[in-house]
Amino acid sequence: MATIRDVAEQAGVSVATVSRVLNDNGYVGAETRKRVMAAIEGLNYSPNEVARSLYKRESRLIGLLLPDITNPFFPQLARGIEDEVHRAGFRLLLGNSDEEASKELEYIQTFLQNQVVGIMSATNNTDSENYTNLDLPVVFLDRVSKQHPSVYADGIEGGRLAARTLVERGSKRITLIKGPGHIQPAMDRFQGALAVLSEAEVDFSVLSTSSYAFDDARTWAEELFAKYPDTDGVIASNDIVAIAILHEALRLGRRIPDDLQLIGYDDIPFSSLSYPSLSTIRQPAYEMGKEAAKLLIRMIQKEKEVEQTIQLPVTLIERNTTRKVDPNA
Amino acid sequence: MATIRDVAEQAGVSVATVSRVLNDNGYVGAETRKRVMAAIEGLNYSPNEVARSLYKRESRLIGLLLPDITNPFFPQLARGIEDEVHRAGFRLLLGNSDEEASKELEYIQTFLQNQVVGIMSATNNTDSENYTNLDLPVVFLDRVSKQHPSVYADGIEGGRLAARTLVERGSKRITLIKGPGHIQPAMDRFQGALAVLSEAEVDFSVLSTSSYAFDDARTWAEELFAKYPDTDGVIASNDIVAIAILHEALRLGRRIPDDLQLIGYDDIPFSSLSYPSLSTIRQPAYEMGKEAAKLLIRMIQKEKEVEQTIQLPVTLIERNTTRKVDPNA
DNA sequence: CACCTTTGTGTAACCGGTTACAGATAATTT
DNA sequence: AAATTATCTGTAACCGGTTACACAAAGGTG
Repeated sequence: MATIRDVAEQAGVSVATVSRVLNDNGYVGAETRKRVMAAIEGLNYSPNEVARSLYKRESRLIGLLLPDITNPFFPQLARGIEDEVHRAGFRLLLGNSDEEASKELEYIQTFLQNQVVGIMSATNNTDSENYTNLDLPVVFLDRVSKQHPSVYADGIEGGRLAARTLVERGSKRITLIKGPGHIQPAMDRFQGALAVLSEAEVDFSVLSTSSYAFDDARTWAEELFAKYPDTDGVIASNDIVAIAILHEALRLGRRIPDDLQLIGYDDIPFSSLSYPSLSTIRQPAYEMGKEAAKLLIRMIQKEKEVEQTIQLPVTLIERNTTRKVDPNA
Repeated sequence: MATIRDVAEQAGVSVATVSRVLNDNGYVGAETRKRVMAAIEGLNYSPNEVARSLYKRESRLIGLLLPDITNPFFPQLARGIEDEVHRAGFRLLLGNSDEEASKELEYIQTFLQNQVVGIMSATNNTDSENYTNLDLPVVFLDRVSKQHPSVYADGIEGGRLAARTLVERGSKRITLIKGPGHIQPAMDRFQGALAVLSEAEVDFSVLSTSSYAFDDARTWAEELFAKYPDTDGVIASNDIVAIAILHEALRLGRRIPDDLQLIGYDDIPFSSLSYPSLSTIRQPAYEMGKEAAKLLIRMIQKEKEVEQTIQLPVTLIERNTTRKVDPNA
């Protein structure tokens, strides 16, 4: 690998001049610039980011911490982030926390050690000292916090919307699936739905689940029909669980949406491909990623007046696991 | 941020001694070590990776280049990689290439600029000079190459297996979906299936598709039934496409697997949750990631006798979009 | 006891960029 | 024409680690 000194020698100038050409700052004569360019070309030189980072005390890397890239909500989010961050010339350091505090800490540590310019994190401990003491830009994903800006979709409203949808469409014995208690957005949507159900004239039960994992989803589905065989409406904790329930319901011969209505949460790509296609509450994951990245980049560029939070809309995506509302009602 | 000099001063020793304590090499007196440890603790010191990388001429980062993290095959793969790489103390720099040569080059460039210790890539240009001229460990994912070690599952065999399965179970008018021509594994599985169908006593047609994207999958599905309405067996290019076809088939009232058999490819997590659950050819994505990471790490550690390729088995996962074989046959 | 080896520690060069500062020349202003 | 300002370039310090080398003291050997 050629270094800046090789280039300087080749072009017959000092390293400072090469650096000026590279960064396009300071004065450089037209003729000199040409010679330097030629030397760069000739040596196929490309500057060492590590050296630059050391002096600048910051790299062009951004740390991205997700619970688990294997959960289909996150690839969308990550992709939105990556597209935006890439455009701005940054690169991503990726970590999976598995919602474990130790892994989270470890990653934040290595992010710092690598002098990232900013951190994006979907964590449940937004107020942990892992983040409060950081003096670099942080954006929380899909979570809210007082400490740092956040990009999220309103889970409480989403939960309400899900519940209202089932109620309006006539489900009378609703089962509400409560997601993992330590995941903040899971609780939000649960609370939102719970509030609506409490005030509606319906019977309902709550089924408590402890994970979003694919392998467990089938278990929750079986448990659901074992415990509440006569339920006629299910508000799932997310689309994975919803689709597992849909699967189980069809296996048991339930007619959807006639016997049983079902609504998911997230609108992951697969939800439109299930059959019947899944009605769900959409969180715009890709856009959330994009917005979060844009926000972080603005912070990195030290712009004034950066929003503290960006709330994206949750929307009802009516597909075919819910009935159509009576247009005369 | 405290530096090694702060620690040295605090402990009343030289930076060399602190470095020796940190890296546990060279001689350090027991008493001195204790003082240094205390200073590290007291200052909450954590070494700057960037400075270390600069001197060592390599970081502890590994570059991972994937076509698109949004394709459900890759998160599994990425997770396998991440778990293994993390255990060994490395971190991941992630990039999406979108199968575009320019993005690919750009990422490889920045990987090098950041002095990664190794690169893992799922590319279609394994023999491009992007890779041939690299003098650092490279492992190809899901692809084969002469230049560098690869971890892959045998696509040709997988394609054969898929085709044999449909033929054996009695489909007579098979539609074979050909995936994007520029994606090597897509071609492999296509060729494998094609070979089997050519020799079998069945009619078959080929439907050519140009992407794996979710949004397009529905289009292929519609096209399929428009062009070949009387097909009774579909070999899909991957599970996304298979599930889209399943959706469309059910929408059109086809009985599965009685009227139409369907087999996918990959065994992504959702394939077991479709209804009927999808029969498919499994590629062990997570394990592939793990193996690839282990291989790369061995190369990084300059072990002798590192395998050049690791081939993982493709297996038939018989679920409910294919009929059971007649046990008397 | 002279000699060699092991142990313990510090000094300073080095990795490859960036930039403060200084000095020289050219262009502009008054 | 003198003073001022703009343009161009180089020297060397700096970022924060690692390590070659030097040196001193302690321990072991014949």
